[in-house]
Amino acid sequence: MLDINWIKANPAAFDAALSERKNVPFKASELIAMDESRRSAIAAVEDAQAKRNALSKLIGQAKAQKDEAKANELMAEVASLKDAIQTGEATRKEAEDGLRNALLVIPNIPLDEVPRGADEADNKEYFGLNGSPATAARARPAKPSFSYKPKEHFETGEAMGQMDFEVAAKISGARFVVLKSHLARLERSIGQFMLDLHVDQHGYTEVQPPLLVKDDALYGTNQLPKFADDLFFTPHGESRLALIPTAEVPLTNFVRETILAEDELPLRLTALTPCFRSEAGSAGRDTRGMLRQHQFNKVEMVAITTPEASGDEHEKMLADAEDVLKQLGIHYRVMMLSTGDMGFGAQKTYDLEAWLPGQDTYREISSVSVCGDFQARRMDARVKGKDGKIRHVHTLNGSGVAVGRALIAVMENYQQEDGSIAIPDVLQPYMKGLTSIGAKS
RNA sequence: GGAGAGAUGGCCGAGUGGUCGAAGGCGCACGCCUGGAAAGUGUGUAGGCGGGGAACCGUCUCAAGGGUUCGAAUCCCUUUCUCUCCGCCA
Repeated sequence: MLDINWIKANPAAFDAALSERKNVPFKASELIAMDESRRSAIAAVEDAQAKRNALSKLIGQAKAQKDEAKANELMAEVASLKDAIQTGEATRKEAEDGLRNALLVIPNIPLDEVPRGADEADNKEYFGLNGSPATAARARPAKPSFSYKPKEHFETGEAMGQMDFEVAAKISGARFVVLKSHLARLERSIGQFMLDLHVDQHGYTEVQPPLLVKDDALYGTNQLPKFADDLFFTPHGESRLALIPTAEVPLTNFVRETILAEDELPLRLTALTPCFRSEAGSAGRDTRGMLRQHQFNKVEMVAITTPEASGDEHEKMLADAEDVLKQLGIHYRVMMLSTGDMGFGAQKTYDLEAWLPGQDTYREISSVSVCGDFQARRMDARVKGKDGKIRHVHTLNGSGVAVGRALIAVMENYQQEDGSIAIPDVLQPYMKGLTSIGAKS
């Protein structure tokens, strides 16, 4: 949620910045007009309340002095204010809700360095701060080469008899998968490895969060009100709960409605959780294989920082996600998303795209975003500085990384001509020392 | 799911219709005291919103929402959460 006072002070910048983004339903001038009526409504109510309070005080004094006549006189006077207060409060609530509801559907303002553009075609490859393409590329694993046409993950997986879409469809329908045997273990190993890496080496605290969340939490991390169609809901009493589409929701909402001390920051949390997405609107996209599922596991990283620290934290979180792919030995590239391709709440987003030789292309495996105070305003998450000043925190989130997609990347990059899959060194301890799976014996 | 008890400031805790954003204590901050510290002592110590350059003023907030009343932390209703007992369960 953007700050109406900022919009008031920078209407041109607001309109210009959001012209780069899709579906922005309001102009600055409309929001400012809404704010005007909100504030005049507040002034009207408070004026009436002040008069009522003053008179009530006098009534108390009159009664204390047993002056019933005066008390009655004052009571008659204050009665006339009642209507004004009541209708004023209704007007005020309407105006406040109107402005808030408008602000809730306005996306975040991209940072200056974000490439302007309409869609992913305008994304720019990112080589690190002050980093040249050459040096950044040297630190990354190389593309593997094959003496045959590399297979896609579902070909190998089905041939192994350890990846089964038909059984999954019988149980749950389309966009589900069943993994079995060594492949199931490999999936688990990848998740464990990544979680351990972030906890042991990158300074995150491991969390087991709830997987069902309230609407309030979803408003905080901007799934609501605009993206309800992407979620699975389950009835709960008179209300409902949503299955988390990402652990970003519970982890970021850790700090909702709190004022943190500055020395508690940065707060770095990570969790390995299932994620549930209805994928409404994705009909026909990525229907083969397990690239796009209703349910998948993901390691998520979340950081809560001061406004000053969020930029550096974003680079750190990107490096933390990159480290996963470096250690797994998977070639990848980093893209800075353009204004047209960024998520609703992001100020700036880096996508990690893993090389998938079977598909002969790069595919998104992680997305690392800095949201500024956008989510903090929605959640009312603040930090009290050493000087006593209270400001909204900054929030960041990134996948570190999606487990299902990492499994795909391992399967395609480590495939062998005989249909087996070599196990990356860092995963072997998790695989009880297995160096290869799926080989014909 | 049933029965009961509760929810007050960073924490503990007083407050059953009037000047209560709220006693007292703890904690914290700053000062005094001290060679330094402890003890002692003094002062200060919530947030939102509106107005204002600021000092400051107004308003709202005692779990949340609604109601009664001239006036609600205090009375009534609904909801949420916590605790105890029973049932059930991993």
